[in-house]
Amino acid sequence: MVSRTSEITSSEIARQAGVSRATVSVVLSGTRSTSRVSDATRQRVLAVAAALGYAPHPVARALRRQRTGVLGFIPRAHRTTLFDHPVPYLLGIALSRAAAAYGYQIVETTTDPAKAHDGDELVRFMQQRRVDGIILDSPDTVAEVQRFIAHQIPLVQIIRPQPIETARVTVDARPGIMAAVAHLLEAGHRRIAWLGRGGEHPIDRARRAAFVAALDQHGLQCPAEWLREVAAYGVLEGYDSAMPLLAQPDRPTALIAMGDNIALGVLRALYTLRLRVPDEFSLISYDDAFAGVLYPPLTSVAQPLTDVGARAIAMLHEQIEGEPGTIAPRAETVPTDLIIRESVAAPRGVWGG
Amino acid sequence: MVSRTSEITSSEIARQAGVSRATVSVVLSGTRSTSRVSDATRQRVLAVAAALGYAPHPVARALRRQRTGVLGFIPRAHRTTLFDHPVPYLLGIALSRAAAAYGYQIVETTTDPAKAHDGDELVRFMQQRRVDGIILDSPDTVAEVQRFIAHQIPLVQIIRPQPIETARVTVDARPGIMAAVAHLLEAGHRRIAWLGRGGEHPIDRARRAAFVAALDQHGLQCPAEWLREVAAYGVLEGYDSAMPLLAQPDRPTALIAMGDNIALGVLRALYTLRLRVPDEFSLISYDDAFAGVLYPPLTSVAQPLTDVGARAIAMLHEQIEGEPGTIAPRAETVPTDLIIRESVAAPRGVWGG
DNA sequence: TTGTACGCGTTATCAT
DNA sequence: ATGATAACGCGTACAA
Repeated sequence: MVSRTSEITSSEIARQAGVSRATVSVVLSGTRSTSRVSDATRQRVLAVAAALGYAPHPVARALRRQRTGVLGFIPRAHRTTLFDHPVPYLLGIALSRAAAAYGYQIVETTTDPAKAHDGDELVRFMQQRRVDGIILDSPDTVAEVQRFIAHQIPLVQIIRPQPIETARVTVDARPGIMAAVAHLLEAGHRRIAWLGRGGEHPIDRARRAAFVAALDQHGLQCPAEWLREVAAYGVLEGYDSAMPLLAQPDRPTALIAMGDNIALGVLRALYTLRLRVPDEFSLISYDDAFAGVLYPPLTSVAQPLTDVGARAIAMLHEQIEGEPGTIAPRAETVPTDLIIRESVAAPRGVWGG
Repeated sequence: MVSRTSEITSSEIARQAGVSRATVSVVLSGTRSTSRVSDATRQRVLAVAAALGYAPHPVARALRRQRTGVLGFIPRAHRTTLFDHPVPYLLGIALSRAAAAYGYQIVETTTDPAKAHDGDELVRFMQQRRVDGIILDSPDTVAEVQRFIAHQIPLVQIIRPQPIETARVTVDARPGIMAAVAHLLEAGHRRIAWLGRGGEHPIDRARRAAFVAALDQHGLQCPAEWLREVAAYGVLEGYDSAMPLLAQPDRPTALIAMGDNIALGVLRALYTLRLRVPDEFSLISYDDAFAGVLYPPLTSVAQPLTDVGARAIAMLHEQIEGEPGTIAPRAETVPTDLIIRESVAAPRGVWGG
């Protein structure tokens, strides 16, 4: 295939400006800006470059610099449908935006996650693309993280990190969940259930603990069968776990679900049982990914994913730019917040419902 | 930053196999496979490369070949929230998958679409990244398409092309909409409304025409005020247009909405009016992007976006590989299909509701 | 059948 | 303050 665009190279700029390619490079790359090139030639080069619309060839630059400007993102779950995994989806957007601000691009793994978490498939994917750094969303195992560390690739874990010494950005569920419980209590609820993920992960445990602590703070307790744990975040999991809880007459009057997808499942259970929200039952979700677009719009604990993305990119940038070994892995935490919408009302029988 | 991975280059392979780099390149690039290298050396090179896990440096290869292996995707609307624009989102997934099969990568524009559709911003974005080809989703104007043509970049328009001579992949709404109407008629409906986008675009007009034709085929007509047109595909648009239609006593018993987001708006209007689906009103959507996850799960006309993506990539690949001028722009069309779920039932009063 | 030499466009080093 | 030169890793025309 012939050259399709009139390619403007640094040689061309050099020729027209009457200087060498080296000078053009120094002027336009901005390295050691002062005291290198005289102001006159600098202006001349700049003018010619602007006139011709010159932009350095990113491929040549990458080859020479041994740096591609590409960052790898490994989402916890692969994007398939719109509702299964809203958080990785929103993270992808946040990361792309933040990366663009630094001139980085994001490449996302496309391999099947179930398969990929075995072996070195992910490592190979990233190595072959010569990514400058990696954002690892909620890795399943320590071994997976260690593979990347072994290969010395700058790395940051986000959301649900493994307990291993790397840069990380996590979310503090506590303030949001505290506010959610307070909000329900204010509305008059005393019978509040919790539905989230089981397992041993500290992040999951912290979410549950925050709920229990919030109740405790107000002198309340939650019966064990109202602390419901599912194996994974998902619509079906929410439905299946909520159904038996809500079908009995002695049910709670409100529930906090640890994910929009779980909440959607609960919502379906409520519809099936003909329990209207919020008139007959109050519901709060976690994530605030698509809570606002459901019916009714769900009050939700928002995770500031834009922040997570921005901080992750900033940390990665530090590692990439800095001398290796210089940068101590930092751990940052961003807070959650309660977004109040229309899924909470006074429980039946309290204000005379 | 020091070299992070033990880089294995073709020189290294050559050294260990006792041949020149050229031979390694010929063997591994697979060009002119036979009659160039003896079987013995070929095997030797292959063995060494496999043993060392060699993979050619994609950046160096791109620089040499003047081809990056990157394809640009310009979605009709930028991804922001999960529900606004499900189709571009799903297209992105389909394209990435299809591209991976050819060894291409997809880079998606991140610029604000409102801004970008002016000027040469999109062209510059693509030129700077040296993309090998472009997938243009439903361009707003002919001028936008012509800019790319002027720059001789291989191009394929998808979904809602401008009437200009380029490769294209479109969707035929007719079979799906025909089936949808037939499905409603079978259930006993005779009072069926349509809600879709107005404007002059042939694709939008074809959708409406398909609906009218389907009714006509069964000797039915739709009053003008039941053919409702909105300015854009969106949740709010659907709600605002459906509300006055459904609030009156003399309303239709069923409606076909030309987008899941529009249908979601209609669904909200129905909830507001306390009209239950499908008991009191039947609803069919178009897109089948998130219809299945709503409550109730919506019967929907599915667009085979995976197909669209695969064909678009195949066409682009042809253009990129072939001699320029050799490839006549092809136009392909993929059919729609009706996915039956739980949002259609017999109208009230027909079977004694 | 195989090796040599050059160039893709850029940047870093070393002279001047 | 500036320019010549080399090198990043690969593919290919040409020579052997």
